[in-house]
Amino acid sequence: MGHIHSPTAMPDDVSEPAVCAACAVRNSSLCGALSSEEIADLNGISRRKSLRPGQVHVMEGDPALDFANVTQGVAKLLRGAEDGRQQIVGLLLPSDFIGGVMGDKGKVEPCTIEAVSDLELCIFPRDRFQTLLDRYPALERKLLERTLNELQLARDWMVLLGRKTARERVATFILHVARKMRDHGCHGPVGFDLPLARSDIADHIGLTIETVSRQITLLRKDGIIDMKGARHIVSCDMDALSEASGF
Amino acid sequence: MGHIHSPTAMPDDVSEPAVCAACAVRNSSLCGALSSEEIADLNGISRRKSLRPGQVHVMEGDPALDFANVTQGVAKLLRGAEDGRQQIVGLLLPSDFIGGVMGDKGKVEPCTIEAVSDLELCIFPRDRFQTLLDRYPALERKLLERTLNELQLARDWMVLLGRKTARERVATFILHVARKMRDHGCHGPVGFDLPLARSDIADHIGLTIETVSRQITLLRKDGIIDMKGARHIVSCDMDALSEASGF
DNA sequence: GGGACGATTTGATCTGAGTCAATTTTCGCG
DNA sequence: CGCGAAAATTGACTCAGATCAAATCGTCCC
Repeated sequence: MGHIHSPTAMPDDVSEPAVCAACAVRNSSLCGALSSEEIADLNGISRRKSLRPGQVHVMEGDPALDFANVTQGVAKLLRGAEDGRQQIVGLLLPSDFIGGVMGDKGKVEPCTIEAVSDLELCIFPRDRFQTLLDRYPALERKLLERTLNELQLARDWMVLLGRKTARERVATFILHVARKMRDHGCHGPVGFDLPLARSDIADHIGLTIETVSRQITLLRKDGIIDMKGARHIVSCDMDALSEASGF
Repeated sequence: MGHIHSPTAMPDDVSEPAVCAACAVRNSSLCGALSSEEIADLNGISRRKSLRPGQVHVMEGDPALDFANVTQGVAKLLRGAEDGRQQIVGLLLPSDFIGGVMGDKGKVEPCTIEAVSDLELCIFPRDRFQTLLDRYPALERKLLERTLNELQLARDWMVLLGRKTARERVATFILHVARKMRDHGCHGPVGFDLPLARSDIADHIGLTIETVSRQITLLRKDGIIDMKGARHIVSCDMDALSEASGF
């Protein structure tokens, strides 16, 4: 049924570009700001990129070449020193947007972005995307709202890193993940997996692997969380977690 | 020379509203995105607000009622717990913009904003300001750029709070202040004042008053900074500070 | 100038989290 | 199912920064 020149095999004619129409994050991502007609412009400049766990999408300090949407998988945003110390400053889940700098060419990426799981991105060249921001105010407004939201999250995390105890940090982290998973519909009736290994959790909440491990053990002993294996959370008492997370 | 009906005493007729024309941050603030004609709209909805040190402009959790520019003075953005622990998540200097939430009414302020020195604000009602954002894309673009910049700063601070030593934190703080003062032209040939007391510095960089004090003493002994009194920095070796600040 | 209160510095001691070093568990894979 | 490597846990000990407790400094006001 599809046209011979269709960019990808699609079930049928649709009122919006085939690729975007089939996109898992068509509505939950920034793209939700655009109508079916408008999104053709975006589709026209997008390309796909797949990464395996551990692969780096962009490196801190590299020239900033493009924006992107996460369509599948989990990535970490991190900043690091030469001596191995690193801080994970954000997690990227499906429908999250990547693009920390606006304006002229010559700007550089502020953070390294590394795939944690198999990762699928939908990439847009910087200059062309900025043109679209000019054309579609709703897109720019949504980007502003998301950026303000990120700022909010970053400041929450500053409180965690600056003032919380180890137990509070771990509880906060699990609470955040549990909520994100619920909101993204990523957890079945049998709970959900932690998206990060202990070493990444440690780098995210400003502790060491050992301390993270000890605190998780304590939360289990206290009956606040129930786990199967090291990564899978079977259930957690949200109220108790909230209580344990401080503030 | 001025007209009788001028809102404030102004030297002469000008092509833009008297109040904005006289504003110390007319060009360095968000308002710099607007032409002399356009800014009349902003001027029409603005009002002034003065606060003394320690007074609170908005409280974390209050309904978000307006946006504002800082025209004079220093304020701190903070989030806190009931038990007295608090984290300063940002500093506001002249020309900085206040407005952490977009969208519908009913949203609440994410942070408390408290004056550190005598503070002058130029305030805009939320809904009316948002209307102007719709009308002037350049204004919205500039707000987006500033917000991305804030996000960048917040993430830098996450690295500091999550991974830096006490010495590195204090050096980083002084370096930041020195740069801000330089950029804002706020320091004369005889150096500049630290905008915060020890207790606020401690709340900003996630340490205690005592540790901040000790580290400042050490930086002085190392000849990296030279001070007169507890608040005035006479000179500082920017390279050595940068070196000491890590990363 | 002097008194007084708050801010800062300094000192002594304590402690939560880090470090170093083994285990033990998990999990992919033949 | 069982092997092996990587990840996670656990234990013993250390240490950077917190806490508690005095001095000392600054500065505002009379």
